[in-house]
Amino acid sequence: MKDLNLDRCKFTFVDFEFRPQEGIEGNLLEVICMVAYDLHTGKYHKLWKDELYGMSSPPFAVDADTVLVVYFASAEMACFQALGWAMPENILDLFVEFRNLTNGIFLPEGKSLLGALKYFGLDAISAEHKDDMRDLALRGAPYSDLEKAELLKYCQSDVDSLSPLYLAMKKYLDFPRALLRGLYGTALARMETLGIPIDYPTYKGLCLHWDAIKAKLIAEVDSAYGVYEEGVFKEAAFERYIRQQNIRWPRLESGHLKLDEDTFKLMAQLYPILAPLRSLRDSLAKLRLNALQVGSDGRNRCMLSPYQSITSRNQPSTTKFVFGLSRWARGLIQPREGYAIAYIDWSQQEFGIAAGLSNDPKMKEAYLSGDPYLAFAKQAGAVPHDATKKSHPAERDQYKQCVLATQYGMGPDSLAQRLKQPKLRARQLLDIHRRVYKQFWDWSDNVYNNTINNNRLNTLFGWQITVPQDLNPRSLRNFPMQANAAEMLRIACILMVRRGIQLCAPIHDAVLIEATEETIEDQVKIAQECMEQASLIVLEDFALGSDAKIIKYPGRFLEDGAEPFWNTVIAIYEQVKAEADEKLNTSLLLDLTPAHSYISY
DNA sequence: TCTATATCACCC
DNA sequence: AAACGGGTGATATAGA
Repeated sequence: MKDLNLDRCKFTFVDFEFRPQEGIEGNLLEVICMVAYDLHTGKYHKLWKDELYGMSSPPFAVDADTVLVVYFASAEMACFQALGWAMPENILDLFVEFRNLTNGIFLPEGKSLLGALKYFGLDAISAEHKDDMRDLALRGAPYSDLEKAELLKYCQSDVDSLSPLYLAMKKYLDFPRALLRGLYGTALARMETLGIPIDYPTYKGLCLHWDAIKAKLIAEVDSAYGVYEEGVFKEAAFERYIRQQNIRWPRLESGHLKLDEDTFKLMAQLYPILAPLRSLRDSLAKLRLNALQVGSDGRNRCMLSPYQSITSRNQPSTTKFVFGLSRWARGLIQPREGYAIAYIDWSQQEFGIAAGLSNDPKMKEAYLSGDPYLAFAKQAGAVPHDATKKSHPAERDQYKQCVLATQYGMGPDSLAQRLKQPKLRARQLLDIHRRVYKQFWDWSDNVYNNTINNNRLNTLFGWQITVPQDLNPRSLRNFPMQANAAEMLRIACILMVRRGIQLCAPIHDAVLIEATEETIEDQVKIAQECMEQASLIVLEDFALGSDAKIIKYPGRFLEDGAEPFWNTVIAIYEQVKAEADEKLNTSLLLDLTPAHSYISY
């Protein structure tokens, strides 16, 4: 990629039609057809699935001098994967480049291929036809000759619109950084194909008995209140209840009752009779499993939605992706027999990035100490130099909260509330941060002023935002940390895939990997090397560390207080399942009796 | 009955 | 006007 000579480069445009096997979301992909156009020779390759599956490599060059041009690389690369083809060396993802070009700008036509074409005033097929064709692809075989011809024609129309789009975007493209963004598509395809191992029987059982489990939880508590109807908390019913009980409840400006967790917590302290209801609401809010996308082989696979946020983070659906669910649901993540998984995250990544980007010596020193929060307290002179996490927990926590608060631009009011300290103390802590990390703040002010002046902000690798009018200063100041963190994650993923790591998923500042029980420790070491290398690349020689949590079969992914609720759910599940099984047995016996008597007769 | 908006809960 | 960054999604209510 580094030696790419653009003048000598050949461009090939490619698009696949595909669907999940058997039409079940979460399953591996089944390729239906492909159209590729070689700009150099003017030649088309139009191939149907039976031909494609017989090929061990693409019918066009994917060497170092060829750039493959696509719209949404992870999809096409997942098709490469499904066909067992080696990944191309150079990928230009026009979706990503269009996102980058228009990041921060409102797009009335959206960011799909059609939207991008309309943005540049280019011809596009109708959205209706696109939907029809997508449905046809999703339906699966058998296809009539007419349908085959239609699908291929549609596939070609997408390819044919890629070259004018490329020409329209050419003057904005930033090589070779655009190719780095494109290359991430190959790592994504690996992850979307491998997926996350799930305890499938338990998952299926929980889904099957979900309503009963929920009902049991509600029934135990709501009999005293009567505020649930068909498993749903009703504001009107609750209003009746508090009137009966003569409870004055805080309201929103709209007149509605304030029903958030904080208000409930406060009111439950004032009126202890409400405590069980509060705890029920708390549990039920966390009780969401509905749409998790698990394939028939027990792997959680879904689109990882790269470059979706303004900082270029992945934003997969929070219901389809297991890491988007409540933490307790991670108990469903379980390596297969003989295997292990590891969750590896950068230590205090945003603090480290802030230190690296601003080059603040004190901040770097604090990061390198291994405990930035305690180091900050020491640098402020609040604790002695030999203080430890154990010797000064209260001080450490205050300085920790202060560090976290400044990363998001929190003000003294919110910090005071969080610390349960007077506003004066919060203001004092924030001032200390400004004083101790003066170079960071000078840098941050500088970034802010420059951005205001030229209306544009970008990472070292060229992810940029045209600053919208309504972007608040806190977002703007946080952008360099979060967007460079996203760059770092992408680079780390690319490096890991190159080194043969079985990469399951990205989680913003972390990855999940898989290996056999025997090799997991070695694989974790390699993955951590990749993560360190990625930090060195993004932060120009400032290394970030990482922490790894290894889970071997039959262990589950449960951490930080997630276990109690998992256990509660499983206990109720076992109970409900036992009752259901008993019912089933009884009815089976009833069914069998006449048949049995008939036979013996 | 459907859609838009507000509010809330969850993730890093 | 508010004052904690980036998100997705469920649900309830109001209004057509």
